[in-house]
Amino acid sequence: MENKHATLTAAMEDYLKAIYELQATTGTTTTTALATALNISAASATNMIKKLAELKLARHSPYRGVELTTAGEKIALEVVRHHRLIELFLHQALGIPWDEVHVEAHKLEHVLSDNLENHIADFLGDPTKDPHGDPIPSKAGIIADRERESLADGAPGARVTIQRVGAQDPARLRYLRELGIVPQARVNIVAHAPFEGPVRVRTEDGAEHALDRGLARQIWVAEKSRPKTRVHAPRKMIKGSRQ
Amino acid sequence: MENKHATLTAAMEDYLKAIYELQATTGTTTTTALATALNISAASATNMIKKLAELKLARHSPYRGVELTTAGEKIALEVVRHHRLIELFLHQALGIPWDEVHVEAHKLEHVLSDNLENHIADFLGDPTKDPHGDPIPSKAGIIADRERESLADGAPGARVTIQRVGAQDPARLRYLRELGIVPQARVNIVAHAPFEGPVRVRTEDGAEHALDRGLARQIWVAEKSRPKTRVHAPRKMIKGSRQ
DNA sequence: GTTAGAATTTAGCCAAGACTAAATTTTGAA
DNA sequence: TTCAAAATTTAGTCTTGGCTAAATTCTAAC
Ligand SMILES: [Mn+2]
Ligand SMILES: [Mn+2]
Ligand SMILES: [Mn+2]
Ligand SMILES: [Mn+2]
Repeated sequence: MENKHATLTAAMEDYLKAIYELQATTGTTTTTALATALNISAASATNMIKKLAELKLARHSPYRGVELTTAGEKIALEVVRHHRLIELFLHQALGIPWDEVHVEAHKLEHVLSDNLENHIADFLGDPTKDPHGDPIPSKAGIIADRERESLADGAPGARVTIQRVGAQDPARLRYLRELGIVPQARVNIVAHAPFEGPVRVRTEDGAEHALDRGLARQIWVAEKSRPKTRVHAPRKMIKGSRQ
Repeated sequence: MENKHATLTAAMEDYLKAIYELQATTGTTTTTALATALNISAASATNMIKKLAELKLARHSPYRGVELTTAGEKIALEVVRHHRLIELFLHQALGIPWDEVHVEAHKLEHVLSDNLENHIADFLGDPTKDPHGDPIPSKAGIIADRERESLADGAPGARVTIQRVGAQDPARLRYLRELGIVPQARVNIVAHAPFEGPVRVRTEDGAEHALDRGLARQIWVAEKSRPKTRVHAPRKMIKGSRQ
């Protein structure tokens, strides 16, 4: 049973992951979008796309875009699994705040052996969500569906449970944490200001906050509050606590 | 306060560490020894030595050998610190056996941020020894002296405490673990067979074992038993337990 | 003191993955 | 329908860190 991709470079893994995520969020993957996501030039992206196509991990339609083959998607999901397991592990085992784990996981994901991956999954009890609420693909490559409703979609008056926070920017993540807007928190949608204005929500502590519409669109919710395993480490500080 | 070496590659870090360790154990670092240690060709070693010399991290005397500059040694010690902190963390936090941690740490050591390093050191309570008993350099680059007496040196009849196990080979490490020959264990030296024959020792459980002289020379001891913080995670299995 | 063999360095090559500049293709507005 | 701008690909270059083969230097046995 040969391992076909034991030999992929970190760069290739990042490309596969980025293509996967662009495909999952925006539907397609253009060369420019990929280059932007990876902060490289479009020429570099084309170059790697052709290599991945050569390896049968992606299909390239020149001038039209890329998509992953089944083999490519499988590897992308393994990298995503690594990334999210690491994020959760750093958060749970070391108490590293949710706005700091992404940058660490981005490097560690490429040097995680199968052995270490298993130990971590074991330690965490085979978790299904990372600290941002993103689903962790199973070892077999099964991943939960994306939520379809954001805080910007919920009707005023709705009582929702935060499922996933799509924002990546550390400053925004710290801000949301301070407000108590983290996975599994309950919030009431108070109102949507007109002309794409802010979304007013009331958090569990009774406080009301106005969130930028763009930010609200990155916060995914469920109408019914389904209780889930706690993902967030307990806060250590008493007040003014930054997660 | 510019960080002069934020930009060193993983390869450079491995070279610096290898030069440091050859210097510490054998006194000098020849091109061939370095190439052997890193499992590369002598030509590749020469090549990198010249780059490191260019960067003022090493001094090269053509045809004579290499040595680290103060700056190079500082970086080498940082890499060693990373390596050993990671080994201990994997052992303590995840229960990964001492024969498996080295290979993981070798990859992780190059992607450990300062932030993560600090979190880990904190978690471990600023430890001074890794699971093999190797000293962990302090943040400031201070490292404890090497032990000078091995199991092959101790006089028959001596009661010693294992300080450090220099063997790296996983099979040998598992074997020693099974015998109970781990840092902080007490053993009695029974006898040295002549003609470089095996060293007989009695372990704490009363059993007597004959160790190859070469292996005994890699096991460092202290005459006085100084009690230290426990480094080894408790065994999980009842019997036939491989650490 | 020679000199063969060991150790080391030099020369030349390769693959990965980035870049810029130029060429090509696609697209959307007039 | 045309055609300029945007998107994409091609061409050519660079750096890193490997490699082998050949040249050079060192060393030890004679
Ligand atoms: Mn990455
Ligand atoms: Mn995440
Ligand atoms: Mn290493
Ligand atoms: Mn060690």
